Amino acid sequence: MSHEVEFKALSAYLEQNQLKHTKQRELILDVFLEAKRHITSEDLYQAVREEHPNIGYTTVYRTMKLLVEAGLATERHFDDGITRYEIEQEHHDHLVCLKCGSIEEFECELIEDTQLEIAARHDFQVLRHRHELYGHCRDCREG
Amino acid sequence: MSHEVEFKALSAYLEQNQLKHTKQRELILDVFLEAKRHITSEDLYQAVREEHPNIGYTTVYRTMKLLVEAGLATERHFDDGITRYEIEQEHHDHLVCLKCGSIEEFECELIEDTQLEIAARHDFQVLRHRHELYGHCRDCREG
DNA sequence: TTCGGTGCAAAAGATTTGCATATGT
DNA sequence: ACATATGCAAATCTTTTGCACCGAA
Repeated sequence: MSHEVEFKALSAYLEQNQLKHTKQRELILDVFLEAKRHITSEDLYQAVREEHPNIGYTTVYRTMKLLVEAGLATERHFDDGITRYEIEQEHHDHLVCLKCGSIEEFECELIEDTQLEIAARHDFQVLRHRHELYGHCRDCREG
Repeated sequence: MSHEVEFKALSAYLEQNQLKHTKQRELILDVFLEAKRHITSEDLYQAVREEHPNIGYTTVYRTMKLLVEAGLATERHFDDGITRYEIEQEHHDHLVCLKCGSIEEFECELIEDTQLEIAARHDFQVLRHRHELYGHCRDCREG
């Protein structure tokens, strides 16, 4: 299994909080980790049901909330207003295509440094950030 | 009236699209412009009803959509998932306090330039962006 | 007079909650 | 056994839509 670290993190979180191991939680974590980035609740639910057809929407929502609390996932709201979940990891920023909806990632140290400088100037302690550029990707401009 | 420019822009948009002038539209634009930044639909609705108690939620939503199309307002989705409207203007970015919810703005040309450079590198045409730093503001750290 | 606009109530979509039952510890 | 988790259905919340009536052009 390729996500040992995450499964251990889940176990640790469950034990620390007197919560229980269940197949649903493991399955949802697995599907979430295998999924491509920025998965919506809907897509996650569909994918989960392929392996466990009688799982409820409720369980998916509750488990994702748990994964967020356990620090394994992050909830994101892009400007289309649809909630997506993403694997919690190093900051990275997004290029979101307004035509095809594709999402690319980028990282930029210069911007990160500048952010901290600006925050310092406002006497603000940064815990996380989001940075998204919206526009048209190459394919959509060519097509 | 202190928002002549915006009212003229609304009129122009209405005329160009064979739409009608109504008191509701004028009132909603007025309340929106007077409101502090980043107003939610709910707050806007409440504020509007103070002056015109029998206006419908529907009209508020429809009018805000119209203002967005007319280029007078922008819809924003911060990470709490609640839709807020903001006056359309020069780009600026946000410092969002996770404790008290206050939202400060900042601008940074260096970051803007860097964004364009990154986009060029990805062959991506930027139309707009969002950039938010989440954390704790001075007051919340002191308190 | 003619369309578009409004307000209500109902619908729709996303997420949450109550509750009886099932399951992990 | 006991406490928590699950799955369903119903409840919420936010936003949209259908429709009869109203009002601007």
